[in-house]
Amino acid sequence: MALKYAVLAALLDGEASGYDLAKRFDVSVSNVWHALPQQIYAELAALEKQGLITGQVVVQESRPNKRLFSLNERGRDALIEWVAGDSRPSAVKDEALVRCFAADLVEASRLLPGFMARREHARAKLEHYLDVQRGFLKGRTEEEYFRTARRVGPYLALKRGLIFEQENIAWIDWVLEVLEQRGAGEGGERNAHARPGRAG
Amino acid sequence: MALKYAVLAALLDGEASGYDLAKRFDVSVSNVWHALPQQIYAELAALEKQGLITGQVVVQESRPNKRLFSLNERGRDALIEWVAGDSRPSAVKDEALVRCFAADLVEASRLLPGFMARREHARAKLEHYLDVQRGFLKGRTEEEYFRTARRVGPYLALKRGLIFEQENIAWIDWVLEVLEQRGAGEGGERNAHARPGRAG
DNA sequence: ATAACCATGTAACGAGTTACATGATTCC
DNA sequence: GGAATCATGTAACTCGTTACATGGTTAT
Repeated sequence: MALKYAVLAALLDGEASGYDLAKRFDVSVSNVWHALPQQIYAELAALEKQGLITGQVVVQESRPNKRLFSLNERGRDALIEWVAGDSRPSAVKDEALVRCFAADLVEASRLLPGFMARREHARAKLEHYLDVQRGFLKGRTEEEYFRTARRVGPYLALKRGLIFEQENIAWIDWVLEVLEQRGAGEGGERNAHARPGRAG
Repeated sequence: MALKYAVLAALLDGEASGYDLAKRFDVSVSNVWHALPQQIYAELAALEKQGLITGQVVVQESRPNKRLFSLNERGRDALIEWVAGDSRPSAVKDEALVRCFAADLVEASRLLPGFMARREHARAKLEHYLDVQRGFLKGRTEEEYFRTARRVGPYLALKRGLIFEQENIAWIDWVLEVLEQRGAGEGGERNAHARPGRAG
């Protein structure tokens, strides 16, 4: 259900083709909802059939023709009605947590590569969000922005993703620190599950 | 794939029936990976066929018979190998973010019920995580716990969920604050999308 | 007596991912 | 000459959710 409204909401930023929306989902909407191009094309077709968006073919010469979709009155109403509804509770869904849960099975050194890669991913995503944030603020402070911007929803949503990635990085740093500390003071009945790595 | 290893990891806490694991997933593992009983029963069957867990029937009189599964050598090895691998990057996947993105379409007062419900959910989950945390620490400080506990992975993972819910609450509070502030100083070209609610 | 607990599944559906398919055009 | 961009999909598959099915036992 959420993809449907994510597409409608993305069209608040102006009419777009499926191709445009796929890119829009990777920048302004990325943090809010993720979707692959195939999903977007399929959803656009469904939304048009439901009469919530209106499409018109744009003939191009040196480019393949495209269909531009825009949110119509019915679509806007549907979105408005949905926006005030209840959201099902979210949860962290992260393989890394499962790996962390079982982390005591191996030496800290063996976990490092995977967790560092994860950290790097989070850092890159955070950087991207900060870029988008700068694009919103355009030099203004947050307070100034809230007073002058036409819409603030996208910014408020972005902030959640921003914090999420910051906390991911902080958590990974902390986990590695704790595991390495424990690895240093080896021996004793503690760490009962740990075994030497295959390489050693 | 992750469910498979979440089940194996859950069995690190000792042998269990599908029914036991379903409950274990709602407490110690809940934060790490979520799964419904049906998924767990199916996964246990698959894991047994793969020879990664060993099941034995326990005949009971005043209760239906059950099958207790335990992690065997091959299962432990498979888990160890997986733990050091790469995790695919996670992202917040939350309907509330989509709603927030489109929040400017309606008055703040109309968003309140949905967001407050979300906030209450997060608060309850946080409380639960804090209970689990107390169960781990048993009065010890974190540092003490890290020095004395046999395993720390489950605790480290729990902490991520804990922070996530704290940040959810803080974010919702902030969003409502901003939206209400803007709602108070109404008028002007700002808030161009806002419309009166149906009731008003 | 009614609800909650123990115990295990099947079946249908919906959402999300991966792989495949096509083909011109502009940038390096 | 090769890669990236524009532009739109289909098909197969995996994962997750919802609904359904069964039936005895203990706690309130």
